[in-house]
Amino acid sequence: MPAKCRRSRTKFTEEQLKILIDAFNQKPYPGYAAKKRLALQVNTEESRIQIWFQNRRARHQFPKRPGERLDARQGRGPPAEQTPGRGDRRSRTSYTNSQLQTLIEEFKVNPYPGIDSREKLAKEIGVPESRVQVWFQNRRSRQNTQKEREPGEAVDQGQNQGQDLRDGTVQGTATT
DNA sequence: CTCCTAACTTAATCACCTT
DNA sequence: AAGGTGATTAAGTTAGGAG
Repeated sequence: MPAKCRRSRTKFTEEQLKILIDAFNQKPYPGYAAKKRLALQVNTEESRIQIWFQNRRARHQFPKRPGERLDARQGRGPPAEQTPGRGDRRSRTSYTNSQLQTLIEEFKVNPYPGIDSREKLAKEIGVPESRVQVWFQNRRSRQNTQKEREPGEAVDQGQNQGQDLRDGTVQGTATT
């Protein structure tokens, strides 16, 4: 096995879970600052907190209603306080040209980098691993929508895409 | 093996900036 | 206003580990 694909599964302790669940019950859509605070509290990364909340919202019912953003005709519930997205977000990461170039080069080689590749890349360009992951997500998604616009080209990818060989272990010829 | 759930995916959308 | 792109979301999938 060349490189790890997925990050190893996080095991939350009872105590951590207690804090997380409690926070979730109070606010299922925490803003960036709240997530960071929680991350500190339970001694884990903010990205793990984000994933945890995503999964929790998807699999458990919770009192607050996200779809209410379009509604809000009644003054019953606290409004923006729990609204998704619109609260405080992580400030936008701005990539330099050379950082972008590194990312794009890697994307050509392997659009589905595993955790090892992502961390390596992150370290190389000096950006958190979670930002690298998001960059790849956006890149893949937007590449797909652009293909639909101009489908008249042969695709190198073939139908056998990522899932199997996400991590190519393609080291060696790095930068010139 | 089955069940729960962390990790991951796409697609849509939000937010903010530049043109 | 339109375009680009990073950040966040919902919904669905993959996989690790406990029972």
